[in-house]
Amino acid sequence: MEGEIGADSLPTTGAENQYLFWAKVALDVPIGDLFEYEVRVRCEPGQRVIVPFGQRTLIGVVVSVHDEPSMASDQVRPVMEVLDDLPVLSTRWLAMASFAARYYHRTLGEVILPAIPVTLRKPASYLDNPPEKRPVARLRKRLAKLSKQSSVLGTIVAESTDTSVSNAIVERELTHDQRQAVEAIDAANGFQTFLLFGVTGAGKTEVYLQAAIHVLRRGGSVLFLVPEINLTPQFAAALGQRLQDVVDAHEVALMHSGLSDGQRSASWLAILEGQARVVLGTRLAIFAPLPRVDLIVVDEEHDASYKQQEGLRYSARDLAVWRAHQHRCPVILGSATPSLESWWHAQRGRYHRLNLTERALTVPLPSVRLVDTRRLQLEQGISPQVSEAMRETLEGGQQVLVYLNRRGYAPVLHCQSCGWLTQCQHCSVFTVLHKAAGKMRLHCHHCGVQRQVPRACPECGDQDLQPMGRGTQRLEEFLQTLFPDRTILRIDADSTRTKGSAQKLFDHVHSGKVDILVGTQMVSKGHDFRNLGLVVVLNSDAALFSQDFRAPERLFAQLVQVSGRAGRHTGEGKVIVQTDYPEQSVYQALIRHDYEGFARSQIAEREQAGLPPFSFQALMTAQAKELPVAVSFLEQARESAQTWLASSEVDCVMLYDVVPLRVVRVAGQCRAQLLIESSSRVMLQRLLSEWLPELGSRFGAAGLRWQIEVDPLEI
DNA sequence: AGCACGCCGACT
DNA sequence: GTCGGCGTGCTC
Repeated sequence: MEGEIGADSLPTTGAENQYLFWAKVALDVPIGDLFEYEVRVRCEPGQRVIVPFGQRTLIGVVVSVHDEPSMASDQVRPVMEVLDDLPVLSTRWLAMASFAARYYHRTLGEVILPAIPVTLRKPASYLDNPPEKRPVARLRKRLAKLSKQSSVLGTIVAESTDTSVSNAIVERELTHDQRQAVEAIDAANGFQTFLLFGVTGAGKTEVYLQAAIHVLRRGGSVLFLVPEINLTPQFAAALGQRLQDVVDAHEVALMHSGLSDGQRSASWLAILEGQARVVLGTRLAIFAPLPRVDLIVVDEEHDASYKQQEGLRYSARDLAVWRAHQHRCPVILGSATPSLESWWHAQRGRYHRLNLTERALTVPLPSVRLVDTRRLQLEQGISPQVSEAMRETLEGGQQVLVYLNRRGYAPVLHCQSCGWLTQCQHCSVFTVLHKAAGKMRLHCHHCGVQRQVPRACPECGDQDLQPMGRGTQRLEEFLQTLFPDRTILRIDADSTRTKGSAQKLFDHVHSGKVDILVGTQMVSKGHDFRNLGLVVVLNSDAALFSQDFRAPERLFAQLVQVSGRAGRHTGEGKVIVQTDYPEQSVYQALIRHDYEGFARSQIAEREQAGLPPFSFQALMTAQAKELPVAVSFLEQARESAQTWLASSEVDCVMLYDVVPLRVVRVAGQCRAQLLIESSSRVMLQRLLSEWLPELGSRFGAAGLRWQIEVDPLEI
């Protein structure tokens, strides 16, 4: 595919004054594909241009240049300005964008332009400024200043003085497994995908770093992807510390959505110009315009944050593999609980699995115990076993983490006499009771609307409204009555709303001033709590009965992750999971620390049911004010796909029934979906590329919006 | 997606 | 009388 871009291009002859060519330009619009413009100055693929488009002025990227127009000349308008203040985007980079556009069924411009920092794609920052005030001129000044001081790497290192991260940094002798892994990666000749499989504490980071150091010593470039940069301070710290000897500070660039536009542009420019050869970032960093790539690392490859859930719905992990192939270099996917897709590829030999079985830390894995809650008298959702274990741990001077993946005070408020439940007016969900500054309010977790708690039931007038179920706030409150002398801290999306507050709360935990930590998913990632002796998991059963076939996989990964927080340093970590279904394979595998067994049973189920990785899916969703509008659009779409399939004699594509989403209405919009599945990725893609383009115009009703997602994660 | 044009309702 | 609602049509 690489040859596709700029194919018939690169005009080199002709006197400047006679220069007249036609450029195909990618624009950030969801229609058409490329737009053709006349150019009278030298211009090549990968350059940005300012062009008129309808009534507006846009910045686009030239994809190819031709010496003949491909349409009537009265339809073609001239380019307003060719921007030559940046190195051109490479053919390789454009080819990756082109692949992503085709694979995820978006226009090329919708892939290319969002990958460019905003100031560099806003016409106003060029047209409204004199040359010396244009963005790139400013950025260069900024970069010059930055490389004199210590820049990104320095910042990472400075931030890592925190004792909590020191563990990850210390260089120690590699275990046998680690050495083998590093050697295998070093020996990779060109493209190869490695699945680095190892439990928490097995030292995956050390393997990444060693492999990276070898590449960097040879003058190469490395791209590191992590799920969420602010949740992995250890990783950034370890990287900063350990790479200090191999690269200069200005050779490291960060790329994530938390950066200000100025910072992001500076990183982007440093990468594009070849100055930065280490890029550390979140999923969007897969689009970093590196001139060369010699190693890609995807840490926690199973993590759902690698999948963008809006706009271009790409999987950074999958694109990482594609990009490594393109650059003929190795890619390391690391995880303690790999995605079943990756695991399956490794089983089949497409990926090369590297096992880290010994723990690099001399500490054993935590012991996991299931508490069967079916016949137990629970107090506020807590079993006697749990409160006893908590007491013991606290008396032993260690911290306890209580994990409850449900924020707020209670999931719903309910009328004792008629059974009425508080619902959101705009969404088909119950509103969650929240307590802030001692006052109760009802929040909708889907649309964000808040309202006051009614004094009485609007249905029957009864005043006896009671909270039902428990969220982190109520749990915190109850635990305080259970352990009145202990300090309890709650960490969830509500307690960390303001910027930087999460870090402050975590620091508080690390300092040892907190005895009991109550938290949601947020606490399960990355953080290395030095003195955590016990992890209690409450209320995780719901995921067992989810419609989504990936729910068990996600639950298992989540439980392994949160369990891994216990006893990382003391070596006597305990985990207790309260459940009504202790016999479920997810839990059974968890107590045996048996990912492989779990994966085997899941793979068998998937194969039986013909689900991914044994098939490929695309999910079409539609939304409208009225559910029937969305449903009937999808029905018609389904019908036309059926017709296409019949006429093309493709029989390996299956169209599921159109169904409303589990939460039908969000913010006043009703949603429905159509799932498409095929045993052949090629056939699925063929259907999509022939069927999608004609859809919008044919059945698009007013107020209806739809989108397609290839390889959806949540169904 | 934006942005303009166009044709019907409640306001200084 | 006009300001403004959003339907529909177009963008190389």
